Amino acid sequence: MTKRVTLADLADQTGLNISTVSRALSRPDRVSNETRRLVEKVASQLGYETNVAARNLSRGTTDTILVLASSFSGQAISPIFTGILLGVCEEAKALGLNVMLRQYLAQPISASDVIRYLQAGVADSVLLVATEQWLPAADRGPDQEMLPIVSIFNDLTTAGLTSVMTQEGDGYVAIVDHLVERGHRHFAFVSGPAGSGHEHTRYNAVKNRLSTLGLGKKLIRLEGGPFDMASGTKAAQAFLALKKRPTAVICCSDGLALGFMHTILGSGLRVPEDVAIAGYDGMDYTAFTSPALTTVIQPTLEIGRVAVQVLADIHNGRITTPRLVALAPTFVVRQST
Amino acid sequence: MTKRVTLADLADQTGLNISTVSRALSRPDRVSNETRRLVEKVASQLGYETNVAARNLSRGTTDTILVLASSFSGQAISPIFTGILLGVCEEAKALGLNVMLRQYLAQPISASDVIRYLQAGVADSVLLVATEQWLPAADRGPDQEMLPIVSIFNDLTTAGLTSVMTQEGDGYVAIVDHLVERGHRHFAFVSGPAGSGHEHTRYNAVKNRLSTLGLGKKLIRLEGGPFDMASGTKAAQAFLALKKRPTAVICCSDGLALGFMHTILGSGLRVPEDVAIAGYDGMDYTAFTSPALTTVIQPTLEIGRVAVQVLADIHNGRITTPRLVALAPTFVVRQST
DNA sequence: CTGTTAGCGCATTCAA
DNA sequence: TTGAATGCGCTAACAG
Repeated sequence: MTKRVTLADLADQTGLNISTVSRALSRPDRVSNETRRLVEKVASQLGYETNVAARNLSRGTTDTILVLASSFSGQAISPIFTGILLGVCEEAKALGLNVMLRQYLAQPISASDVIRYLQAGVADSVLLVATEQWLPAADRGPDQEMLPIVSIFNDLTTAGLTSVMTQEGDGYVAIVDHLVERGHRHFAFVSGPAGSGHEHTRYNAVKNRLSTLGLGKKLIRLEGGPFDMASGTKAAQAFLALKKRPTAVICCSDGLALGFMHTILGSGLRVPEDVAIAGYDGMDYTAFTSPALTTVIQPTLEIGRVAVQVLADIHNGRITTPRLVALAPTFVVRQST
Repeated sequence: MTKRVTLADLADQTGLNISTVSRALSRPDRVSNETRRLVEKVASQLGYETNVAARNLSRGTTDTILVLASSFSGQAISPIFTGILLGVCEEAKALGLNVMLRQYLAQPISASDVIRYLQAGVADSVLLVATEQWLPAADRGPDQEMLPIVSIFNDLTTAGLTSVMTQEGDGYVAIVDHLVERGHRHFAFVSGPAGSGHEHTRYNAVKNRLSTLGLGKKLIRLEGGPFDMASGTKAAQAFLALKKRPTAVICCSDGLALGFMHTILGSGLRVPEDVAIAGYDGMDYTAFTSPALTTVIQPTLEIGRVAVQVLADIHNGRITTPRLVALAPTFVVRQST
């Protein structure tokens, strides 16, 4: 890497002052056309690249977003994570921002951790992905200054964080309506991890919709556990042991649905003839299982993009108060129902 | 975020000099126990966090790894990417390094791009994930200084880059042997994207193994395309149109295998009775499809970890010449064969 | 529109 | 072991 080319070198070469060169590069409009062109020419000639550490130190900002992924290893979020991350990266690139990634496995993330990062100048803003637990900073008084932090996938508005996620209720309402229309009257809900906010929201959506339709008592709940496939098989075994089995099974995730269906099919039952199964998330594979899974597609890419936009809005003061941004999911009917 | 606490503040509070405070924090052993303890106490009291921009500028390093993901959106690498990224993050955390992420969709990455990042001080080293094309810097003479760049998943040693990947041949040899042992004598290989290095390597591994077993002429090739499921269905249609169909199908990825199997099952053929199908990659879902897919599991997490270790080794001069690090995959037999 | 002057916060010489 | 001084490379006031 030969040696480092600095503004001073460009100043020497062009005969201009360092500050002029700096301006020509960062604020081309505040400089004469002539010097701008000269500087640009010499800069590319010498292969000048502005040193980010120096820029950051001088400006006091970093132009980077820190992504804190909670259960990024757990099967829970992992498959969805890719889409979100892609959206985040794309939007960040569009806005000229960097993306820094850090994982927090199974540990709760506390506000003070995040504030520490912010303070250290690691990043200007933080994206919390799939963070169930958020411990607000105890020592922060009511100084209403809003932190540049956005939660993805979990509604943390009550903790003062703007959140971006899918309108989950809508998806489950669509599933219920579809199954009822297909003639189903007995339902099972395969639950996600106990205590999960998603779990809670989703189960309630199903429950409430069924109640509205006068079928509130026709729903049982099967314990799944984590959002993964193995938990789905466990729930399926419980299902098979039932004396009177529901005809329609609504799962808290595609992973659960796949594991569930695998076991059901293995037992000799037919899907959807004997049991209709619906998933949730919209994983790629759902369209290619046999039978293909009915599911609800989450707009992961869009969620990632929007989260970054929201962060930018907070950063430049266009958003000053916590809010919930909920995007619409897409319901797709396939062979499993 | 109240205001920024700096070394100067600690110096004031402790009555020590800034440089002493700095030393106490970064080189505790070069300072008396007394001052060390004093500084630590006051630092935590005031909530001091060292400013990374300043440290980076002063030291001339960044302690961060830049991850450049190539086709990270394409279905190709995406599912595997999660595992790798997790491994990278874990190891990076263990070594006290940051991870910065950037995507390069469908664009070839050139050495000069990477060198630019390095020069700008965005990162100290670079991890290329799934980079098929690598254009060496034309202007770099034979200055044998090795760049802190590692390629993951693609063997770029010929271009002078140390590479970390799976020993792909082994996996396909295992598949072939298994199928032959099961009595199969006619094979099809569902290919990945044309021109892909993986595609080439994998097909050859199959071809060569069959030749060794005297079955070299019993292999046909079905064009798949990208590593995704849709391409698998396309290949399956071609397969179904064949007059004389092979009894065993070896796919270039799990996605292809899933799409292929979906279509095959939909046509009324049975798996594995009529057609045996094997995938490659070890995606989670393969264990829960019906029938479950025989496949080869890539040690993605391990690959990520090792790549970071290798980067560290290059960085501190323990590795000075390009090499290929190939990890062993795991073959798993399931219902589809 | 351009040059001068000061820092940004820290690490690291060199003396003491 | 500690203190004083210098510089990392760039940006941003402030004059001119």
